[in-house]
Amino acid sequence: MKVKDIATAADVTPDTVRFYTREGLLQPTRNPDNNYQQYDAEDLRRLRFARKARQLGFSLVEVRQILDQADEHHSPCPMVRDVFQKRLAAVEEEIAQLQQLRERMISALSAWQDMPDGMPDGHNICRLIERWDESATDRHGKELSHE
Amino acid sequence: MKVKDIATAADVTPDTVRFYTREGLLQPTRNPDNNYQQYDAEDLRRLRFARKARQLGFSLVEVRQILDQADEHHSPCPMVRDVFQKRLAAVEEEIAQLQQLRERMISALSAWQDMPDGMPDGHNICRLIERWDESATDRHGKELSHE
DNA sequence: TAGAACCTATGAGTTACTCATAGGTCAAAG
DNA sequence: CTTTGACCTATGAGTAACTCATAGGTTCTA
Repeated sequence: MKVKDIATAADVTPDTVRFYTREGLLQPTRNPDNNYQQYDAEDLRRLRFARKARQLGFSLVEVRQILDQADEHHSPCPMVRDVFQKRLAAVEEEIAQLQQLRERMISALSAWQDMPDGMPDGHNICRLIERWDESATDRHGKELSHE
Repeated sequence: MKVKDIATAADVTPDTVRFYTREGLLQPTRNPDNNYQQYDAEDLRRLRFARKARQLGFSLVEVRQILDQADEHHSPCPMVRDVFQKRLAAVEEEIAQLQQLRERMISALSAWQDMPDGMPDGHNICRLIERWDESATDRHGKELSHE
């Protein structure tokens, strides 16, 4: 399989395949005639695995760790389980934060709707945002985390 | 106010203040004696506004647009309202996606717990992830969006 | 007068790709 | 037989919003 083939089969762009190859997640052989990359079924399996793990929230580094473990015939299971559980907690935290954010946005919006349509200056509107209470929607930790 | 002062007052790092200054969001004057940046109350207001808007999910570009509008004595209101509403929709979409993700993670985890503790090879575990149905948790759009 | 704590500018690092550049290869159509 | 067009190569830059590191200059305090 050439780049386009494996990309199509895994529903990603050729650029992503090349990126993963550069990163060492995929290790295709070379066609000595034309120097093209040659991917096999195992590469496709790895690529599909990587994509699904990414959707689950694993980072590329974690994906690589899992695949490396498997390559060395170690079970990546305990590690995966651990990362997975942490990720679940993070997802739940994120949901809670977003729900809080949503509540606050909705009430801001309704305050907005009660105001006259064409506001004369930017101050009124800015005040709405300025009144936003920082402590209640603090997402500092989130800003720097995954994604 | 010097960098540290305004940073402390707005509860951000001096680096963030310098970054916003580089980006033109803040336009301090200079102390000709030592070339230090000098921030005033208006800068602090802008900085606080920027931080709160960021927490609401506005991008820095949007924050700049809003502040520029206000600087030109136009009401940024319609724009803000528009962006705000789009952002709310995005937040709700994100919540829905994350909730779906959470459900699926939980059921994967319980399938996991039913399995013997020390698994012999990586294949079992990988199979769990491999079975993950791509279509149901598709977050392609999310991966590249805000944050 | 020394050291701590601040200030300056600039460039690189982060994540996971995506896009652009400049060129080489190959199958089919004219 | 050559010319498209679609594919391939490698590399470097761009994205968002900072954060950190470097190498120096300044100011306050003991």
